[in-house]
Amino acid sequence: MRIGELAARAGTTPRTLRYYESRGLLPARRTTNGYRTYDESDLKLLRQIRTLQDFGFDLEETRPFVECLRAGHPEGDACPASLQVYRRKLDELDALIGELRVVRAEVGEQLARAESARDRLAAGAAVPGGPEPECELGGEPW
Amino acid sequence: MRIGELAARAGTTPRTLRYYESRGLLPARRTTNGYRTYDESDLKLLRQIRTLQDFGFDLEETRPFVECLRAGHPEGDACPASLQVYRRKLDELDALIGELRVVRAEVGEQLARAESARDRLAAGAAVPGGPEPECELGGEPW
DNA sequence: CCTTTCCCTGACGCCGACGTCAAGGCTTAC
DNA sequence: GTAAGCCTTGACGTCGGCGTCAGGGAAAGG
Repeated sequence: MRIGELAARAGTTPRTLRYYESRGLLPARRTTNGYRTYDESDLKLLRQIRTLQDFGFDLEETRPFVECLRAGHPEGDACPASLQVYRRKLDELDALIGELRVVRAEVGEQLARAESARDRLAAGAAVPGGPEPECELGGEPW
Repeated sequence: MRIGELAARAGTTPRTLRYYESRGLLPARRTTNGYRTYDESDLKLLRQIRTLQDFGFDLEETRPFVECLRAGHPEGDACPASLQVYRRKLDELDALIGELRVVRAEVGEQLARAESARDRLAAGAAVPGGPEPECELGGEPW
């Protein structure tokens, strides 16, 4: 099959396949007129790449899986190098999720603090000295 | 103070401050010779920006906080627009963390599946027909 | 024959937040 | 005087994964 069909069957675009080829990830045979031509095994490789990409793996990280498939294994993760990538990714994910949870907690605290400060200010308003700094305050009651 | 000093006091670089200025976030006065000059209030604005950046806010999201401070509020999050940014960020963080947890679980499953497949293959090896597809298999015992 | 639709290569665009280099001016210290 | 160390603007580089356009061949259908 040609590039357009393969791309369609994998839910991607010809441009993407050419890009993968330029990275040495998905080389293509050529017909006499120079058109790229692919077979079912290429579709399998491509789907492996796409699945990992959807998981957030970057292209280089998919390489071991692709090479593993090309080496004849029925699964891209049958090789130790692929398992290593899995493990590294798990560590990265755990670290990232941990950081994001910390950030989430901190932002949540800031919001709570700012809201209670606003409420205290609103409660005691129209009492003290002069007018406050004028924001877009006084709009909708959030 | 001049740009180098302000940058140092905020733990960043002159280039960064010029960038913020180009984005209209941190305008600077000028001395007669054309040098940018800043005061303590600029340091406060800058620290507000940096804090939010550390939380993963992008520059545009820090703008309401900066404008709030410039409007005279003692805190950058004293204005409704800032609170809205907090809330949006919390939603984004929750969504992102949720997605990452799903991915983490799926990758974890893939790893477990691949490892058990490998173990089953290792256990029954040297028994069946021909040689297996040859990876870097046979290296260290992962 | 003509049009449409595919294909090719090459090259620039994009996004965000700057880093880095070039070429030059001001100030300060020795 | 001159070297060091600050400052100025302008412009290009970075990273990843493509999108998009330009300019031109090739195949398929009427």
